[in-house]
Amino acid sequence: MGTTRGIQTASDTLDERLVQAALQMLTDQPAAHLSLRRVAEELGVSHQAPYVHFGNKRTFLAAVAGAGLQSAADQAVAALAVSGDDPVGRLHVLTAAYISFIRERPHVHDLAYGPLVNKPDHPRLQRAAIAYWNLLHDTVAACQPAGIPEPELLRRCAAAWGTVYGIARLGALDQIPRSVPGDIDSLLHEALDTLRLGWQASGSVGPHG
Amino acid sequence: MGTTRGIQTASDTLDERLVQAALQMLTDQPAAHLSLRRVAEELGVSHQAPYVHFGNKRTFLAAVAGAGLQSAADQAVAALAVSGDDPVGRLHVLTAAYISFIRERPHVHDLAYGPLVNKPDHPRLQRAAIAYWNLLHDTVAACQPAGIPEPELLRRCAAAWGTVYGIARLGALDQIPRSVPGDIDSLLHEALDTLRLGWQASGSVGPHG
DNA sequence: CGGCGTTGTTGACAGTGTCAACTGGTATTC
DNA sequence: GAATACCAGTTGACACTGTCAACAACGCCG
Repeated sequence: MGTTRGIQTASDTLDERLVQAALQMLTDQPAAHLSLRRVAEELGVSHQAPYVHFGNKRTFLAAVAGAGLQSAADQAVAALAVSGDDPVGRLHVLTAAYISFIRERPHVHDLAYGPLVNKPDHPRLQRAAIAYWNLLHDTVAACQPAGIPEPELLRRCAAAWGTVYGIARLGALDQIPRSVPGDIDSLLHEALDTLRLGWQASGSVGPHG
Repeated sequence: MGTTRGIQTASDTLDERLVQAALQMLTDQPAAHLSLRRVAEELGVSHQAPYVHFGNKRTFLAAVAGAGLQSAADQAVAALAVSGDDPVGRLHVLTAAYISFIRERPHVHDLAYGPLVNKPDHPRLQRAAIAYWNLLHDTVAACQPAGIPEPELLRRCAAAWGTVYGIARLGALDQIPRSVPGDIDSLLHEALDTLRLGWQASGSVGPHG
């Protein structure tokens, strides 16, 4: 022990290292099985060290969720950046990014949007969630007819999110019966297309726009 | 103790009473906060009593989930029984029943369809899940054009479930931004209608009945 | 009667989140 | 320059958890 180490960068502070270590552990195990003491042990600090920075477990988990969700949002932004101009294509790119978030980091996703954590507990999580929502909002908006009123647009965003979230999560939890043919991805994109089709149809018939 | 008491009904056995007590506690708190010891204490038995019947916590939770989901399925059947003949109306009735399941017993729902429990662990849970799925299957089927192939029907069932599940759960978790107008119920029924409209539209492109 | 499985008990163990008290260093202030 | 306050981290304890092992009452069957 006792190695001399170099200058500490900002991401080398203990609180950030604790969050990163927890994020690492969340690739294997759900948040419920994560113990503050094991995270501390992983970094070679005392079992009380996380407590100094975060006060309690919920707040720590909120910080972890914030970091994880922010990283997922960054990845979505990156995916959108290299996608074309076609609005529908971009919606599918965002959907794909969201799906791979759920599939590759299910425990982080569950933590960020689940009941274990209170968003107001940690502004970083709050901000990341808003960032992701705005991404969804803008991408969905680009697929809608020009004059669509904002309230209706918001409702369509929520519906689209719920649809993708629901199918992807049920799939990740392996709850969709095996009798249903095809993979989750195709099911999901199909459902989204059906939703768009329905909006189109309702727009051309409904309360005249 | 060992007092001689009258003939025990099936629901008077200790294992069933443990399950019912847990189900009761799940109205207030999530499954993660439920402790075997507290359930035992509630019934005035030793902390090891649940262990005798269920072996470990996961299996116990699976039994609880099975009982809870079965009860929810029964309620859905009852609601359908007093609903009319209109297929679309029946679909909305089933949806409403599912929503109130999620809303009134969110922790039971999370337990039944969540990661804490392995369905094959307990046949009762497996059976209840299949029962609910069959309900969905038949109700969705009645809304589809006559000649729809079974694989496509199954995919539509999964999509409908995912949509309802996703929106309802996000709503129950209070994740849908406040800026979205209207309540979750209307959002949900609207999304379901949009989905049906989309199916109709996609169907009418092909052989339209 | 004697063995035996079922149902339940008591006692222990390691692991958990959390509280309280302490220590060492660093910056501020007189 | 010394005293002070504060920040980051430690040690030790507590109650609570799931689980294991050993034991006790009981009905049943030979």
